[in-house]
Amino acid sequence: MPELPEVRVVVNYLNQNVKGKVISAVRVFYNRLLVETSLLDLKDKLVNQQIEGVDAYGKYIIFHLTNYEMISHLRMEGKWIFESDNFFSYPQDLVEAEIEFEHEAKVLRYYDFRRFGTLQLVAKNQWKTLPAIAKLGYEPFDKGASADYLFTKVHSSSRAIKTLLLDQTILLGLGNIYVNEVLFQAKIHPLESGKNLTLQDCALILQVSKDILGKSIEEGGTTIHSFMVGNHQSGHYQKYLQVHGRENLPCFVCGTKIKKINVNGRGTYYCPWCQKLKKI
DNA sequence: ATCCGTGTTGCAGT
DNA sequence: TACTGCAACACGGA
Repeated sequence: MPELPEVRVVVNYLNQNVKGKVISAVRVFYNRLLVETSLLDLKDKLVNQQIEGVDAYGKYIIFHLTNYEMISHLRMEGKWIFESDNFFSYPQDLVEAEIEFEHEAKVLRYYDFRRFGTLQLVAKNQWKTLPAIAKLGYEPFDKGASADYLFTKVHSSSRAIKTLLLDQTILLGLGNIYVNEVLFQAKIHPLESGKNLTLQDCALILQVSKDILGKSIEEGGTTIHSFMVGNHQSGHYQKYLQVHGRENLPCFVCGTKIKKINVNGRGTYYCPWCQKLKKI
């Protein structure tokens, strides 16, 4: 699921289902899920904690508890599901953690198809000091994400703009799918060197990013590898994808075949007619 | 069978 | 030192 819109959708789901509930038991079935957090600590500390609310920070999910923050990153395939104790939305052996609440028959389960996701418990109000989080850049919706800010970060680099936009220390929340979409809509070639971008290009990238991410949040995110019938978290933005996953299909704007290349190990889709390298 | 992938990190090379 | 590329993590699907 997880780029910024998908994480927002999960956070809304968590707030609707478990906000205000008090944890009564915790079980972990895959210890590598935990980062800098011992299993004993997790169990000891989580019991009797109330979930005061859940927030998103880029692709991170922040559970605000009475005395702690619990930081969840879904990576590629992680899923939080609130479901009946005896009903499993996904294969039971994919459950990595399970949280029970007082006066509540349903349980909150963390499933992970690829076991890449992480969970970390941090003392209250300390989570922004975690090194991995402290270094992150601005979300496109943040006031700090101005054209000047992006231009400063980008114009001194010779890296491909595709790579720069995936770098979460510059902008926060864009992943591979949405970067492909943003660059198509901004008509910028994914391999364009950061130093060739103008201030106007940066302003356009930010505007398009907000448009695309906002629309996707409205649509419930993008669901690509959804194999689950009745998955209540599936989104609809995949209907709006212009280039991602459309290799050799005609561009919706000009009809040219969409090209797929590899940029730093990530599948990269673009229209060779609409997105030309600058002649500099 | 081999390659690919919604993400991030840590290591190695320049 | 700073920047960059890439393997690694794990596992199902094409």
